[in-house]
Amino acid sequence: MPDLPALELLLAVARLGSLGRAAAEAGISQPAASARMRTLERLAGVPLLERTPRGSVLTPAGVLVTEWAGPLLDAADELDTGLAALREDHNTRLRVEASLTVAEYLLPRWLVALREALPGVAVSLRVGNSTDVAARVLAGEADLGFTEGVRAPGGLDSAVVAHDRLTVVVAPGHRWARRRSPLPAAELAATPLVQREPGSGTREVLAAALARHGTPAADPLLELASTTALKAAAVSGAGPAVLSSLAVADDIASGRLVAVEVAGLALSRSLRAVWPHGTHPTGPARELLSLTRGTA
Amino acid sequence: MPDLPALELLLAVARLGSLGRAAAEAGISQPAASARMRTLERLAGVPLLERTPRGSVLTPAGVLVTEWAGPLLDAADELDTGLAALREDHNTRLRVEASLTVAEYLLPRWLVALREALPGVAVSLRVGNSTDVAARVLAGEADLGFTEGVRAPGGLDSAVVAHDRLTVVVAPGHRWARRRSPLPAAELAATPLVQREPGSGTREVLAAALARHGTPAADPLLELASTTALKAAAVSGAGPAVLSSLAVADDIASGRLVAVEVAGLALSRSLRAVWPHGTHPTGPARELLSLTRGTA
DNA sequence: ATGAGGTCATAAGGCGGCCTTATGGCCGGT
DNA sequence: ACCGGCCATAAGGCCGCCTTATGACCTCAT
Repeated sequence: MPDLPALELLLAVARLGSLGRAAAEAGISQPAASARMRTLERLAGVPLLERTPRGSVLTPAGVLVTEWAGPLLDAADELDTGLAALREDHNTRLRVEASLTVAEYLLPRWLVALREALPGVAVSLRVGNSTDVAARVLAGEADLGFTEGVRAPGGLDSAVVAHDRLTVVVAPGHRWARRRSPLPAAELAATPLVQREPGSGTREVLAAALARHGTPAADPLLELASTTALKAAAVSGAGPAVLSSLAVADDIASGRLVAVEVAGLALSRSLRAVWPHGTHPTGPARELLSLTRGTA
Repeated sequence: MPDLPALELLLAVARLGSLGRAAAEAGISQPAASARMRTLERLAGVPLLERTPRGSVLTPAGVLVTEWAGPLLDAADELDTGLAALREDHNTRLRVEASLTVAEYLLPRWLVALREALPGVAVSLRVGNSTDVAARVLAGEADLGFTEGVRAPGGLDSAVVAHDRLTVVVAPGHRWARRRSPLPAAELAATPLVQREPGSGTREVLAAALARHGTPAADPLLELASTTALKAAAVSGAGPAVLSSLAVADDIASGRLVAVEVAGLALSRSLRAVWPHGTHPTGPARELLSLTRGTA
């Protein structure tokens, strides 16, 4: 298993052109950096660096590992920032409360950006469903909230920060992937799906939308507890799954999954930032809100 | 910085419902698992598990961390598989040689899938430009090649496995993001861009396409050595960048970057699997090829 | 030619972390 | 009331990684 600090060091070497400078930046000694790179190269089996008396440059294999490591470290950074926000739950400066979809897909990047813009602010993060969020913002227990739903909660001012749409996805080999016309809602309802556990938000939204078509939904094909598991099952051809468009965007782009159009089904909802009615977010809350603005 | 094995263990606890069983699956003792979870919780500052005498279940914060960790561990798995393939460069069973774009964005997932389908096969991976790849496949030094370009290399049979298109991206705040009509190629050529270093494949393709419009390209605004750095610069508003569509798909989906249409510029190329003319890939090569099929 | 400055590798020693085994407390079911 | 599963704590040992010190090598300038 690759080791995150070693990968970070590799990127630093690529950027700075020398093992010693990378070591200094990482706050470790030059021999330690040398040893880390050696273990990483032992893991890869091929040299990743070309050492010269004037510095070190990446080999082609090193470039490849670098490119693979970039997204990995980004994800780690987002997780780390998220953990820090959870940690700040009590002694806080900016208290954010968000519904799960926003917390899962959008907030990590915003928090990373916020930390860059305002390094000093301690951000706390709580997770709750949309009514919880609204209640806590109203009660002044959170400075800024993020909710999901078709309409804004009452008593709050809000701004739409993103749109989310439940998307039906199948593996590329599935027959729905070759359809040229939208899938009738009735056929979707009659087909066993890979689903989240009962009580999950997306599952209930889907059930409600299908019920409006008067078609009783088939029993789930499989019930799984995490988005990752759901996607993996769909990719492996277990059957169609219904997921947030934010969760499957990259899988669709890379061709792992194919989105299936469904006729006449309203599966869209808005993700909103909310704050108490009549006020304007200020300070860090204002900054965070402005970071979300471009991404509508 | 979060610790990958600990995150994996957290997912195992979520899946198996008990610390002890997760420990057994990870091949460590139950107290070790307990300690790892405690460390992770100290990092998060809030409990991630609710311990009961009948097992452990995730708290809401635990669920959130789990969802954040999923993509991270997937990326780590892809990197790990890629490293293993680099390591097998000599004592090999399936020798793959790929151009950088394919190796970077598509191969990791295929290799993960291949390892699942055919756990025993030792896959080796080399990276080279498209003409290198063609030469080595012809020489019998690679069993399967992957190239990029507008047409297939001579002397080889090929199958298109994906399409790649150079895409102009800007930060959401950039004025090009609000255009409703395609950008004239001349305006793109006249605008300083965030670019890769000279000699990079995508940069040369772009230069050639712009030259065909008779417009001298402006000097780069900034020259960066990695895709990640390029994207980061574009996101932060440094200026427009031109990147592979595969590299920016998820950034576009999440709204971090906005794609800009360009009028009448041929920036598309095919990513192809190639093998010696007249033969059919067989064994593991056939399997890998079939894994790529759905993703055209 | 020669010395200065920079790069990286090797060697030896010390410290910390993590894992193991052993044990105890807690709760729910029988 | 007892048994079994689950988790926490405690003590001890081992491995790994880091640091400092040193040396070899190359390049450039004098």
